[in-house]
Amino acid sequence: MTVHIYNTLTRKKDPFTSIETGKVKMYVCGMTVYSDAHIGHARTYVAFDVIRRYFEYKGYTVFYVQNITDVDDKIIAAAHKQGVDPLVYSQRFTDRCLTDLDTLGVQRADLYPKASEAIPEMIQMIEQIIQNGYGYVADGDVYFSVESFSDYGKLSGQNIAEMKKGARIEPGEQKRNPLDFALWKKAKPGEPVWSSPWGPGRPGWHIECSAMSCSILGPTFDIHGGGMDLQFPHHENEVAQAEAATGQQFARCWMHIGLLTINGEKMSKSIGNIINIKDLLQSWDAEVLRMFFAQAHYRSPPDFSEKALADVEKGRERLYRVKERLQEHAKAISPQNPSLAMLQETEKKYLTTIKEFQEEFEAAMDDDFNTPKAFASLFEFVNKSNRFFEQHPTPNPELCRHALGVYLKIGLVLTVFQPQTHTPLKKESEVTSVLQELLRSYGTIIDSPTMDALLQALLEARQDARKKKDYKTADDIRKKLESLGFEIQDTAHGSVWRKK
RNA sequence: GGGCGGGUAACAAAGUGGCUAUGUGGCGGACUGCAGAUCCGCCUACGAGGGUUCAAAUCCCUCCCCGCCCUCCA
Repeated sequence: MTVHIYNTLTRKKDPFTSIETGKVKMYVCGMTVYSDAHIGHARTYVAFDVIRRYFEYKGYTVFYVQNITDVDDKIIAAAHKQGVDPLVYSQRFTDRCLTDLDTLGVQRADLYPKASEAIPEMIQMIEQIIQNGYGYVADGDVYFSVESFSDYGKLSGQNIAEMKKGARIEPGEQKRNPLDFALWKKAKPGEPVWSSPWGPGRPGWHIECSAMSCSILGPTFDIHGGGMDLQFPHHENEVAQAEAATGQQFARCWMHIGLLTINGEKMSKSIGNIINIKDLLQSWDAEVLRMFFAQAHYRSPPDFSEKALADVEKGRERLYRVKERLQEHAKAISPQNPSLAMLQETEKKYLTTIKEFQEEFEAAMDDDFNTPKAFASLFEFVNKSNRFFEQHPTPNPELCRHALGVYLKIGLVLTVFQPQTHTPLKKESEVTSVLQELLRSYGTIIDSPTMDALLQALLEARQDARKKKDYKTADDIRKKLESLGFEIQDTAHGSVWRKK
């Protein structure tokens, strides 16, 4: 099946065909680097990460470009406040912001072009725009003439006449039309400056994306995306600039990510409810956050709350339990039944379940990356697997290896089952020493105190207590282990522990 | 005012003409020393009112709410 994507340009789900067979070229508007990355950024980049992963799952080679805006009013203002050179300041935050996303476990884009390093490309594009009759110079500034570009408004569904009503010209600007926007801004004292055919100055905000995407991906490429808030004016202006300059269609498909709210409110500086990724990862696992975002449909605005994260975290537990059970069974050696060809009836049914799971997942994702539905198929597989284990306590290992393979592959597309990207709250050595202390209090000392060995010994101590019907002690050990983050389960085959 | 999206069970969130979505939570049962996990069963769903249809949460009409963008924003 082909992927269908809701295209902002056409306002419907279009079947996706890439320009170059087997290759997806996508450009996503990146961060303006003047403070740490926040969970709004996380929402958008996790969404595109999943989209990218699914394309790769489908066998595409994805070339993912995400720009860094390092020349901008806010950066300049923030840098001046601290008495730092704006470009030095933005360099510092470029690293910090990308590291924040790394910590979250978002896969890196292939390229992070910076505005400050693409000035020649921008100047060239502006010249082309002027030459084609869509831009004009006014006293060192260069503006894009909105009225001369007949397609203006096609992305955001706006029309110029309506927009003109509310628009204002800022004092000092020499626009012919209030909707015209700056391609190049005349130099002001204290701001980063580059020389240009129109005198010293710096680029306007919108031109960097048009220039960098066209120079890296070509005048026409597959997908351009960003947060919903960028649809107008940023993306509208990008289309106008690029198409005015090249005369060719710009991005073929536009994708916009629904903006995050926090406890029902818009996240903004004025409300003061901005949450940084760094801060949240102090108390929440990166995977829980990723899953929270991945579970929301990319075009809907998810509402962030501690309760929502807690719900996700519990659901994740069930995902992991099945993963662990499959791993256990996959490990088993069974010389009698080594191949899939010798399955029993219930096992054959489970084989069908695996196949259906995969088909449902793909159908969901092919339909405009419907991740809520994809997660539903994942959880359905969890339920069916549990039911299968119930009926079939010692399943064919080969079958389980197959199931595990599919399960992990799909999970990974949804950003689950990814190796931990940041240090867990309690370091293992700390936990080990606490366990050792605990074991000693029950009168046992072991030679090689690894965490596993200590836990095993504690479980044995607990087992002894249970045999003697000393449930007080048994419950005590369990409680203490639970407070250290271990879950203890008494099963028919004895007690087992797992990390929560 | 212009543009766009939405109102689904206790909460979150898919679906969009007939078939249990899913997750969390709650209740009851099985299992268990207890707990946990797991399984089984249950928990007044589709904003309101009309209409089309054998059949509507899903299509049409009217109405009522809510959010976002139009200024920098992922």
